[in-house]
Amino acid sequence: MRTGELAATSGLTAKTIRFYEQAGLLPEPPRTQGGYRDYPPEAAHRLAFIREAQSAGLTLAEIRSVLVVRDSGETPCVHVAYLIEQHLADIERRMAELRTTRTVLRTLAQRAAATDPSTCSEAEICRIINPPPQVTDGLSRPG
Amino acid sequence: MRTGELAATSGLTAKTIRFYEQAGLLPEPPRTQGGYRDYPPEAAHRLAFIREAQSAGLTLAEIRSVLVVRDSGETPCVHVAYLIEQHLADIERRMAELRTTRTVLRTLAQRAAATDPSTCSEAEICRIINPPPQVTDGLSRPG
DNA sequence: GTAGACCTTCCAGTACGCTGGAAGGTCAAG
DNA sequence: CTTGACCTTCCAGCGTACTGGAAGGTCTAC
Repeated sequence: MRTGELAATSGLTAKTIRFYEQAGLLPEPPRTQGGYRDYPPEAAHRLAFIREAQSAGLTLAEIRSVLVVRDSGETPCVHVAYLIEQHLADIERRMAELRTTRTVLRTLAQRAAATDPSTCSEAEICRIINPPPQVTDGLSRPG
Repeated sequence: MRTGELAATSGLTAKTIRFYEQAGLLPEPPRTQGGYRDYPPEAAHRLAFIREAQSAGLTLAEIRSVLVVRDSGETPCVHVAYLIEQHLADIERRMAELRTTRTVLRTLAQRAAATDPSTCSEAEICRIINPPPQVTDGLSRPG
């Protein structure tokens, strides 16, 4: 099976397949007389595995590490379980970050809705994002 | 105020400040006789604005677009409000993606917990990530 | 005059997963 | 023989926000 055919069956591009080989995810296949890559059927399986792993959020480097273990003849279960836990933790972290940013943005959205552009001074850049220290009324602090 | 001093007051590095200038976020300051940058006090304000905007998740390109509007003498409110809405939508999108990936990973985690490595065949890469089509019992489908 | 802190410019690299393009070889059909 | 589809290699670039380092200039203190 040549590169283009494997690309068609796997839903990737020929470029990507060559890139995976160069990145150590796909072993070098034998070549035809003309120098064309000639993949065995298992290559499609391997690519399917890579896509599955990617959809689980694993990086190519991590996927490669799993494949290296597997290619050495060992079962990568323990390693895979570790990667899964790592990624779950990572996702929680990133979701927390996004929630924080969302809170910031919602504050800004409210401020935007309440802002009258004509009251902005030239010295400010944008009071929606970076409001002046105290613009309320001067009575809010006793003294 | 020289670059290092501005860096110290703003909490950035001198490198970053020069990078911002090159990226069009900070106007070119006047130079001393020796060729050193000599920032006016407003520069610190501008950097504070940039940091605020960054913490709201705006990219440097977006922040620059706001600054360009502001530097042209107009108020960037409408533009800023638009960016805020865009980013809120973007965050929702990304959180949805993360939730999807998390679901995938949780499935994998369960599978990992239920997997006995010794039952894996050599033909599989990792049945946690990419399980064989039907490994249950052969009775699950009638016929 | 010399050490050392600070500044300058310019170029390159980081991570990530590809993608584009140039220049050329292979193979089957007409 | 030529066309055209397909393949090969190699090099470069994308986007993001910096960061590192080299090679050299400036300024102050001793």
